Amino acid sequence: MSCAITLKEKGLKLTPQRRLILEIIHDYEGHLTAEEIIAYVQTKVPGVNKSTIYRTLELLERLGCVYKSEVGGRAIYHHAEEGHHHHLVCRSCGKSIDCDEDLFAPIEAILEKKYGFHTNFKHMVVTGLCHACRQKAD
Amino acid sequence: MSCAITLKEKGLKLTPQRRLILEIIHDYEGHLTAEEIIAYVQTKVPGVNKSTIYRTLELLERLGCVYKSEVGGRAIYHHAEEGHHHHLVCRSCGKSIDCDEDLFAPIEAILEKKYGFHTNFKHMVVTGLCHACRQKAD
DNA sequence: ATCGGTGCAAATGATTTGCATAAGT
DNA sequence: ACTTATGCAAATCATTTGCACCGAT
Repeated sequence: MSCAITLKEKGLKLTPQRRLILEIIHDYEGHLTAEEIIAYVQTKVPGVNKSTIYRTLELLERLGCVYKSEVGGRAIYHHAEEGHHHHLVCRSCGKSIDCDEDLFAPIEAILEKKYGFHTNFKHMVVTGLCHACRQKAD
Repeated sequence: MSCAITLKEKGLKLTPQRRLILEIIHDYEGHLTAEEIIAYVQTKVPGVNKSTIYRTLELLERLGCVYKSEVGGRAIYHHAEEGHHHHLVCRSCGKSIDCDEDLFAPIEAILEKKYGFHTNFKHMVVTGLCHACRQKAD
C-alpha cells in the first residue's frame, strides 16, 4: 500500500490499528460509514478505541489515502485508489451501484469555463431510485 | 405563498412562527443553515424555540416547500420555488455562486439510460475553489 | 528523552423527543 | 372536544478533545 510509505515519509507510524483500518477500507469495494469501520475493527481487535479510529480516518483523509463523503449527515469513507467510480445509492432498498468515474467530467469542465469554479467530483454518492424499486413504486 | 395553501389543505396551521420561517427561506436567495434560520427568527420573535424551528423545517421539507441539502455534516435549506439553481460554494472564502439549474440534466439522463437509476439533482451544493481563491492558492 | 499513538472518559454540538400546555376549528 | 403547535428540558448520537500513559526511534 502506498499509504504505508506516505506515513513513513512523514515520520508517522504504521501501527497495527492503522494497518487494520487501512486494510478494511482498502479491501471494501463500496463505501463504509465510520460506524461500520468501528464495528469491524472491534471484531478483529476488540481493544481498539473509537477515538483512535476517528483520528486515523482523519489522518488518512488528510494524507489523501481515503476519501470522505457524506450521506444523510453521516460520514462515509472510501479508498483513494486508481479506478475510481461513483455510487448510486437507492433510497428504497439501499443497494449501491458503482458507476463510471468520468461521469461528472463534462460538468467539471463547464463549471471551470463558465463560472471559473474549480472542483472535482470524486467518489460522489448519488441518491435516487434503482430500476427495481422504481417499478415497485409504480 | 403556495405553501400556505398546502398547509391548509392538510389541516395544518399557518402560525406566526411558521410564517416567519417560510418568509426567511422564501426571501433569501441563497441557502441557509438551520442555525442561521434559528438566529434570524430569534431576532424577530425572541420567544421562538429551536425545536419548533426544526419541526417546522422538517414539515416544510416533507410538504415540498423547501429543499434540504447538506454540506459538511450540516443541513441547509432553500426555498422550492421555480427558477432553480445549484450552488457553487468556495471552500476557501465561503462565497456561494448560483449556477444553471439544467447543469446536471445530462447526467440524470445518462444515469437513467445506462444504469436504470432514477434521480434528480435539485439544489445541489458543490464545493470547490472560486476563481479568486484559486489564484491566491497559486 | 522525545515525539507520536492510544485508551479512556468527558465534552461538544446539532438535532430529536416526551410531555404538558396553549390555540385554532 | 379534538387535533395541531409550541415551549421546555432532557435525551440522542456521531464526533471531538484533554489528559495520562505507552512504545518506538
